[in-house]
Amino acid sequence: MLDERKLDVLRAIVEDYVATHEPVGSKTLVDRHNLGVSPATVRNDMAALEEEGYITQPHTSAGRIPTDAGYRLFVDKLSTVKTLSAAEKKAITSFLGGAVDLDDVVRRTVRLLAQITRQVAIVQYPSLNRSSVRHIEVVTMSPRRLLLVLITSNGRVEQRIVELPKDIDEQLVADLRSRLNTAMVGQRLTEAATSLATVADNFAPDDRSLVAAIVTTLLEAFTDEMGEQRIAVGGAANLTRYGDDFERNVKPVLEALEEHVILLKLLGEATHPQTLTVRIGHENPYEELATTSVVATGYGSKSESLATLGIVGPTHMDYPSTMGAVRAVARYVSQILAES
Amino acid sequence: MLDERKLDVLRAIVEDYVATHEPVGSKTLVDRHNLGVSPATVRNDMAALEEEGYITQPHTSAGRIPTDAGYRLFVDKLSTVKTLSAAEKKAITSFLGGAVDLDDVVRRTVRLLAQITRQVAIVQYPSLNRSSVRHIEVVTMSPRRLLLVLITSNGRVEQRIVELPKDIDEQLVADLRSRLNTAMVGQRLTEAATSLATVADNFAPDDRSLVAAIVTTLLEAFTDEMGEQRIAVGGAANLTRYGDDFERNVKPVLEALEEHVILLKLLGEATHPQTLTVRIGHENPYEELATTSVVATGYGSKSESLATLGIVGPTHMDYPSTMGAVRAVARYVSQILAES
DNA sequence: GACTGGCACTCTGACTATTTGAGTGCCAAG
DNA sequence: CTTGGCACTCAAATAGTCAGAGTGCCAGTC
Repeated sequence: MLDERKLDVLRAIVEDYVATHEPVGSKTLVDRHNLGVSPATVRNDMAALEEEGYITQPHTSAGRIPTDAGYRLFVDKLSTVKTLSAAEKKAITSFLGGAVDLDDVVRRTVRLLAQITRQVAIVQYPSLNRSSVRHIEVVTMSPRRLLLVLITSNGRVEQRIVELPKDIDEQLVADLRSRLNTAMVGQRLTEAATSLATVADNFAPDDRSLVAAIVTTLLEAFTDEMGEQRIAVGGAANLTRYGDDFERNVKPVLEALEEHVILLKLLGEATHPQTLTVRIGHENPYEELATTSVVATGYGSKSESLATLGIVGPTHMDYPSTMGAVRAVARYVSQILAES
Repeated sequence: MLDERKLDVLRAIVEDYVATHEPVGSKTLVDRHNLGVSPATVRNDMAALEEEGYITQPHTSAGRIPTDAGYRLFVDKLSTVKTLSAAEKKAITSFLGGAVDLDDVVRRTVRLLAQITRQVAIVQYPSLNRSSVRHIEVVTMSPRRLLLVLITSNGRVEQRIVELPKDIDEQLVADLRSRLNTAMVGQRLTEAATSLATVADNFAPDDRSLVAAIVTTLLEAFTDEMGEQRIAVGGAANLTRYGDDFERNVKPVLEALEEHVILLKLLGEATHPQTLTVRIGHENPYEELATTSVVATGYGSKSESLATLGIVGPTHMDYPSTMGAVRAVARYVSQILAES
């Protein structure tokens, strides 16, 4: 049905269209790629490819452009992910290596990704479900006010102020601090909630009301910390290269970038760092983003991924290079994170 | 030179142009605003206004559009800042009131500002130069590794890990913790640096090397915290309403939004919350943003401002409404911040 | 002296051919 | 199966025309 040469033709069409952004005709195709056959032959193949739904004509008697299905086939079968040059790799490590903390890593990653793919970059902050309690601090601000600070293993800090129903003495605060820490440090956030309950039970009945208030707030901090899915976005200026149909191509993307919930859905589930998810045009869950593709992958550590990063760009992007860049960046970020 | 009526004409031109985005001619002007004179008269006035440089013609025999100078005069003399409706005010307070912490306040503010002005909103995080140390925590992670946590009065947290040259015992850690806190809590960040030095001097010579390492890192955290000028941006999707000259109007703004240093310069020095800074077109420091205006103001507390917030939009924006919105949001944010 | 109606003039933008050329599909021959 | 040839199609570019909004200026009026 689709012999080798037809696939070659499809590959050539995709590559050409990606490069020029103009419908590609049989003649130009033979000129640019040396296919070793005549335009007429290519035309026949094109007709077949169109029949199968891989390419389409914007209007009768113009060249062909790939359909989403065409890109899909190209990505799955016809292309190999491009590896970066040594210089690029070096640039990545040195750039990411300069980061001072988690936030900085994420910020740099977004920037980097946007720069090398020349697309809009999205990086989800590492999820904390897998992270554990590093330290809990209780600070007395006044007899009726405490500051709780929760520090997690991957360097995030959550803080809360508790208003107490009655005065608390320093003795109890110290006691609480040490008990909380011995009970919780090292625990996963997900498990920590349950151990929290047992801590409360070991206090004198008089102190229960105070401890309860504190525990409640701390619990809140835990769940907030786990639930929050922060996202960083960058490279919006690259949208200007989308082409001219502003209203249709650029606007929806800009709007999506404001809605982090949407972005999370777009990125999808975090996959293994080696596995790239590519969502082409209508394949992604938003109607308005039908002219947009997403290339994403998980990152975090060798074996399991903590979060997702990726880029958003026009369907007619250069998939091999983009995929290579996304994969490379994900790897290096994982590496940096593993080290710290 | 410019009598009352000429100014009326200028005002009418600005208002009309802002509403329609189309050059406005003498006839349309008298039709829409009841100026009580004939088109011919208006034409004479227009000629005078053009002579003075307040309006200009895109090409011979088209209507007039205001120049930057025209907008300037309009903003300074011809318009009054619009106050928000009661409903809007209420919406603002309730929206901002729902914030749980400083970051959330900022995020909400950006969103809100973008929404009501329908422009790109920029909010600088409150500067910490005026903030003070609330608490310093020292946590032992291993005998050679400490975690330092600096908590400031306005709720920011800075943390650092210190690798020690030799093992440290729990005794010293506790000692250090209490001394650091007694010495520093309540101090301004700016002053804290000096008191830090004196703390170090009071330790036994044996411990000096350890303490020195810690103090150095802490100092770093201080300066980082003070120096860092974070910024939040939102409402980029509103750029789609800029008009059609994409390359010239939208692209430079998108690019500027990525460069926080540029944004800081654009926002300018934080002014008193009551005082609005308006920078029109070429008045702002970037050549590429010559078709762009900035409306900004300080916020933070009644008397002094901690940081700046504002919006960026096309020169032909609705200044009275925008200025009103910016001022109102700044006030309410200040209020919220003062309460917490 | 300031305002107005009238008039000739200008220029853009919209509209309508007209043309050009890249590209197609199909067919008959190699 | 491939290819050259040919008639056909349609978008985009070019050119020409026209209407209308707007201007500047002048002479007359209040």
